[in-house]
Amino acid sequence: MPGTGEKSVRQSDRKLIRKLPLFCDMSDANFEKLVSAAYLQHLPQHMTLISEGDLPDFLHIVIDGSVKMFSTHDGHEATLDIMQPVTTFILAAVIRNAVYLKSARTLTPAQILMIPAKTVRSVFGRDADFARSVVNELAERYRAVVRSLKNEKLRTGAERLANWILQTDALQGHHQRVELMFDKRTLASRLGMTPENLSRNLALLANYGVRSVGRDIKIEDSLALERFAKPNALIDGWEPK
Amino acid sequence: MPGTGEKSVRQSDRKLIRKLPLFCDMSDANFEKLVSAAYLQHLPQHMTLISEGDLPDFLHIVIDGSVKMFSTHDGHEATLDIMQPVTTFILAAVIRNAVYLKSARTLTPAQILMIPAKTVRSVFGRDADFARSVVNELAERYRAVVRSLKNEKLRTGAERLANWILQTDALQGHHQRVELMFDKRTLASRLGMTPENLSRNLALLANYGVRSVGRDIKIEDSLALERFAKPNALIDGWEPK
DNA sequence: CGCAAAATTGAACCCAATCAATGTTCGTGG
DNA sequence: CCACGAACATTGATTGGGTTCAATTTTGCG
Repeated sequence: MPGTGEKSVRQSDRKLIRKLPLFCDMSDANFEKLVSAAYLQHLPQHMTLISEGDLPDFLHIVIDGSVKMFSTHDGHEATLDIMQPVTTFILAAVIRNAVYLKSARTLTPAQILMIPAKTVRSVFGRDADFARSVVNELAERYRAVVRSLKNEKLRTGAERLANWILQTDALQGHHQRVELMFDKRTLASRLGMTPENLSRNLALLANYGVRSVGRDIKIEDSLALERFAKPNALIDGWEPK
Repeated sequence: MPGTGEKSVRQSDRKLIRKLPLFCDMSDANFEKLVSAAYLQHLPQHMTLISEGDLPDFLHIVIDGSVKMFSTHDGHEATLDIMQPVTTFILAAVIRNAVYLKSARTLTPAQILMIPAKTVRSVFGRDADFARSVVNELAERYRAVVRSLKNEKLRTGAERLANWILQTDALQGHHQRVELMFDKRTLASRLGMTPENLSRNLALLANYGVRSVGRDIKIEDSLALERFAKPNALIDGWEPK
C-alpha cells in the first residue's frame, strides 16, 4: 500500500479506545489481547479501506479523520454513512464472518486501528462481558440505521439539511452558528443529496434565516428554522426530555 | 383490548419457537423461563400492536399472520418492513430498553407471542449462550436493514419489483409463476411505492415477459427479466454460490 | 345482484439527479 | 508574493422517477 504507514498503538490511543462502550467493560487481559494484535494505520485521503463483497479480515476503528461508507450498484454510488472518531465499523460483518455489505474510503487523511477479525471473534466467544458490549453496540447501530432510513424516507433534502444544521449547532454549543468541518460535497453526500442540491437547499433555507458564507452557517431565526425542520426525537436520536 | 384472545403457549408452538436461531442454543431452564412468562395473543386484522415512542414491554414473535412495521412523521407514513412467521421483532429496543422507533400493525389476523421485556433482559444478563444468540440475531437484522437501505437508494421501483418477483419465484420453487399472498396495496408498501405505481410498474414489466392476472404473476422470459432486474447478492441477500 | 374495496389509468405536480456553464477558493510553484 | 491551475461551489435548464388527485373499472363478497 503506497503512502500508508503502520505503527503499534500509542498509549494515548490505547486509553481512548479503552473508553469506548465496546471495550470499557471487558477484562484487562482480553483488552490487551485485542490491542496487542492490532495495527494502527496512517492512511492518505481517498484510500479505499474495504470493498463490499470481501470477507472481513479486521475490525476497524477510526481514531482520526473521517471515513465514508458507501455502496455501488449498476454504475451508481450511494453514501450510507460517514464515520468519525472514535467509532468502530463493520462490527456486524466481523461477528458473523460474512461479506461486507459496504465499501469504505477515507475522506481525509486518517488513522485507523485494525484488530484482526479472528481475534475479535475469539475474545467474543470467551469474554461474556465483551459479548454483552457487542450486543449493545450492535443494537445501537441497528437503531441508527433505522433512524437514517426514516430520515431518508420521511423528509425532503431541505428538511434533512435544516435538521442537520440544528443538531450540529446544538453539538457545538448553541451559538446560532455552525462551522463545517469538511467540504460541502462531503456534507452533501452525508445528507444523501448531490452538491448541486445542497447549494440550492442552502439558498432555500435563507427564507428561514439561514445565512451561509463559505464554511460558516449563521442561524438568524432559530424558531423559523425549527418550524421548517420539524425535528423529531425518533429520527434525530436525541433523548426526549 | 376488544377482539383479542389470550392463551398460554401450545406445545407445537413451543417447539417452533425453540428452533429459532435466537432460542435454539440456550439452556432448557432459561428457555422455560422465557416461554412460561409469555402470552400468546390472537389479534384481528388492522390492530396496532406497538406505537413508536413507547417503551417496550414485550419482545414480540410473529407465529402466524403478517405484521407491518411503519413510521409516521408530519402526516406521512413509511413502511419499513413486513414481518412474517416465524420472526422476532423489536429485539433492539427490548435489549436497550429504549423507545420504539417503529410502530407495528397487523395486516392479517395474527398470532403473536409476547415475552415480557424484563424477563428477556434478565435471561440475557444471565445466560451467555442466549446473549451470543442475541448478537447473531441483531447482526443479521442490522445487515438486513442495510440491504433494504441499499435496495431503496440504488434501485428504481420497477427494479425492486422485478427482483421481488424473481426472489419470490425462487422461494416458491422456480415455477416461473408467483402467487401473491397478500393484496397489491400491501405488496406496494412492502416495495416502498404507492399502489398506483405498483400497477404502472407491473404494466412496464410486461415488456420483459411478466404477465399479471389478479394474484398470479407469470414469468414468460426469466432471462429478460433478470437482465432488467440486475439481481445483486449484496442487496438481495442470497449467498454467493 | 349490488355494493364497497381494490386496482387501474390518466394528468398535474414535486423533488431530486443530471448536464452544462460559470464563478470561487485554495494550494502550489514560479 | 503573486499567478495559475485544479478542485470546489454555485446557478440555470432539463429530465426522470415518484407522489398525489381524480376518474373509472374490476374484483370480491355478502
